[in-house]
Parts: sequence; C-alpha cells; structure tokens
Amino acid sequence: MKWTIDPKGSLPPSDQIAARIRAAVASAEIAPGDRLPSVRQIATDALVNPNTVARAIRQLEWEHVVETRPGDGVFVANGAADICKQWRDGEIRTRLARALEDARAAGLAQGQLLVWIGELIRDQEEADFRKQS
Amino acid sequence: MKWTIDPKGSLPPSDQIAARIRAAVASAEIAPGDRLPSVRQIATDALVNPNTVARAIRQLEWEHVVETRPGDGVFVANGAADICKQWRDGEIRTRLARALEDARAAGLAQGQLLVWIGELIRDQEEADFRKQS
Amino acid sequence: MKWTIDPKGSLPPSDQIAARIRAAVASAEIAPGDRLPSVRQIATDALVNPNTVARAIRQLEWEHVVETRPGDGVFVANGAADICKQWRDGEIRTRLARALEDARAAGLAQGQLLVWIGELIRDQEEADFRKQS
Amino acid sequence: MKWTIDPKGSLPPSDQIAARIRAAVASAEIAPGDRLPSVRQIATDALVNPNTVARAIRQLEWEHVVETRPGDGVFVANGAADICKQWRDGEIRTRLARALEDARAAGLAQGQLLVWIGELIRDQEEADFRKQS
DNA sequence: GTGGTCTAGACCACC
DNA sequence: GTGGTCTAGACCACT
Repeated sequence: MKWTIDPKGSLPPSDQIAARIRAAVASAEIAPGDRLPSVRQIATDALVNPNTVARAIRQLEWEHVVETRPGDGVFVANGAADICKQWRDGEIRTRLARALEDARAAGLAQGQLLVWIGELIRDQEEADFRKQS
Repeated sequence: MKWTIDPKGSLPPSDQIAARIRAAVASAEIAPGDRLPSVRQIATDALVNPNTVARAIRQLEWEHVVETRPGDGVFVANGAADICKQWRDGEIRTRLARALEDARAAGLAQGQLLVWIGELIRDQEEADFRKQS
Repeated sequence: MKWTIDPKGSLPPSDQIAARIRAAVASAEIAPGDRLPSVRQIATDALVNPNTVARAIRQLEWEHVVETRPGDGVFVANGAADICKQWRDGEIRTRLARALEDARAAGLAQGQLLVWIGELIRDQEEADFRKQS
Repeated sequence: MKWTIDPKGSLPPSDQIAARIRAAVASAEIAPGDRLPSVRQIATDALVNPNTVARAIRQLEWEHVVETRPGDGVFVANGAADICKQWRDGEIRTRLARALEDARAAGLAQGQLLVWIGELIRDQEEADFRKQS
C-alpha cells in the first residue's frame, strides 16, 4: 500500500490517511476481511506519527469501515465496500461539480466544455492503453 | 467588484488578486479601456495591504493585461480580453483534468462518470433557468 | 563587490542596484554560474533595505540576467553576459550621444571636438599604462 | 531667448539660469554690450522667482560676465565672450571625459568606441543638413 | 542559511 | 486624488 501524505495539505494528515484507506476499500485494493497493515507500519510508511494513524482508524471504526479485534489487528468490516464506494462517489461528484461550476461561472460555452471533457477522457484512455502494452 | 481573498490559501494573496482581475476581464465583467478600482480601494475591499495589490498590478502590467497611467489610474489594456480568456481556459482545463484523473484513479467506470457529468450540467442549466425567470 | 547607491539619484535605488549588477556581468566581474552575494548581504553593503534589493533581483530575473534557486541563492544566468553587454553598450552610446549633442548645440567646432576626444583617450591610455607598470 | 529650467534638476535653478546665459554668450547668441532681458522678464519666461534670477545675475557679475548699470539694466561685459567660451569648453570636456571614462571602465574596446563616436557625429551632421534644407 | 511574501506607514510624482 | 518607491520588521518555505 502506497502512502503520500502532505503534512500541510488542506486536510489534516489523519483525514488524509482515512481517505487513503477508504479509497483502497472502494477500489477493492483491500477487501472486507483483510487485515490492515499495523498502525506502526502505516506510521513509518506514511512518515507520520502513530497517534495520527490511530486517530484515522478510530474515525473509520466509527464509520463501520474497519473493526479492530484487540490483540489481533484492524480488519476491513463487512459492509465497508459499499460505504466506501458511496463516499468515493460523493467525493468525485463534489470535485466535478466544483470544476463544472467554476467553468460555468467563468462564462465558458457548454459546447467547449464538453469538447474538453472528451479530449481529456480520450487522452487518459490512450495513456492507460500505452501503459498496459 | 467582489473580493474574497484567503490570506493563507495555496496561492499568495497578490496572485489571488491578479487571478480575480484576470477572471473579471475574461468574463467581460470589466472591458478593455475600463478603469480598475484604485489600488487603495481594492486594498480596503479585499482586506489586504496596498503593496500587495500593487504587486498584483505590476504582474498584470507585464502580462499586458492592464496599463497604468500615472496619476490617473490603472486601465484594462487592449488585448487583455484574449489574454485573460486564454488564461481562464487553461485554468479550467487543468481543474477538469485533475478531477477526471482522480475519478479514473479511483477506479470509477467511465459510463458512470459521464452520467454524473450530464446530471451536473443539467442541474446547472435548471438553476440558471430558474434564476432568469 | 562595491556598492555606491545614491538614495535620491535620478534612478530609484532598486534600479541602481540592478544597473550595478548588469555592469558587473557585462565587465565579467561576475560570470554566468556565479552566485551573487545574498540579498541581505547586498542590502547591508549598499545601505539599503532587503526589499529594495529583492525588487532589483526580480527585475533582473525577468530579464533572464539571473535565476534564483530558492533556499540556495541567486545565480548569474547563462545568457546573461550577452544581455548585459548589449545593455551596457546602449547606455554608453546614449551618454556619448548626449555629450556630443550638447557640444554641437554649444556651437563647438567639430575639429576642436575631435582634438579633445583624442586628448582624452590618449590621457586615459597613459593613465592605464602607468597603472600597469 | 529660450528658457528651459528644470526646478528639480541636479543643478539649482539659479545655476541653470546662469549657465544658460553663459552658453548664450559663448555661442554669440548675445554679444558684449548687449542688454539682457530684465530680471522680471527672465523670471516670467523661465517660470522662476525673480529672486532666483537676481542670484544668477549676481554670480555672473562676480565672474565679470555681466555688469549692471543701475537704473539702466544688465549688460554683457567686455571680456565676457572669452570667459564664457572657456567655461563652455570646460563643461563639454568634463562631460566628454566622464562619458569616455565610463566607457573605458566598462571595458569597451577603443575601436568600438571610435566607431560609435563617428556614427553619432555623422548622424548629427545629417540631421543638421536636413534641417537646413 | 537562503529568498519570497506580507503588513504597516512614509514620501514623492503626477494630474 | 492617482501610482510608485522606500523603509522596517515579521513569517513562511526551502536546503
């Protein structure tokens, strides 16, 4: 699992860690029943204080995304996939909405907007394709 | 002209002011030949030091977006509209690209992505329509 | 590096500092790749505020005479020598033109003018020669 | 007689007025025995306080360039032409010397310097010629 | 240590 | 009234 935490980002580090875990669950990188890396492991990997990781885990526990089995570790909870997918979709929609709203506020013609979206998606597909081959 | 400057945003205040002015020119809120509010006026409106505004204007002057006539004021330059529209388009494309990239990275199906974009645009149109009537 | 800034000269101090640096590059006193004295050092040497030096450096940066590497220092850029020589030549020509123009306006005979120029150049050569030996 | 006094030049206005009169005598624009315009006339023409003109005249009197005949006016003195020519030559030589010195200090090759001087003199001649015809 | 930016307040120049 | 520049001192970011 890769960790890229920006200590001065708009979100505090603990939220970034929680978000990273939710994203991993949503994209099935880790599945319900899997055990997360240990708090200390995550802390060293993410260049972050273990307390920060603990806070993130507590948050996810409260959201029923993970459950900690004392003496064993932290595991992805049963309904976690749906919860995280819903969260991820909300995130993406929010970001998209902001970008589109800004474009509209800037007086951009809708046709142009759609052309750009098309171009960007096409470019991403091509980049993907090249990577795979 | 409305000013909302975040003193601790990712961009320094002077850049935020420059961006706000570019956006205003791009959206024809102010047109070539118009006089900008005075440096001191902008400073008080934006809750910012006059020096900070001056720096923004210096930048815009060297981009040929404005020209200052000493003792008279700062005016939107002749070719400014094109320059600012180009800048705005770049900004929007960058934001869109980031949002789409994130969506892709999160493993979102493209069909779903397009559905959302459609919904968001439709909702904006409706909101617009309601405003006008 | 010697600094003699006149706070009330016809040029503002920041321009005088920029000119001094350009001259130093043109005369190879400092060469491309060299690091300039730190902004604060120049400021104390030239009896001027660091902000004033910073403004001069900003100007030189946009003229591609220097490039600043954040946290490291300000360095003479690669093409700087040519840029500065061209600037210096323009300066000298302008001064010469003014002096000759004044001489002409004063009704001085051209023969006399050339004699003086000859004398002055000869005297300079002699002074140089004496210095070297 | 034309007056162009810069109230904020490097020389104080009274010195500028004295210099203008010396130059007029040196170039024979006015000759020994001629009466100068009245102090008040000069003052209005030069946009300057009469006291300032009076101070200039006093200076010239001390240099034996003019002599005031009470109740009659101020007249160009007998030896004035030589005095003023000498003064003018000194001025021109000084300015030339400074310009040449700067050029040398800047490391300019002497050949280049002479080429420029030649070009400038030639251009002035052409401009003169065009004016006359 | 380096530069970059900001604030605060002053002075000058232009109109 | 307008901008432009300077000084003074503080904070941040990068190395």
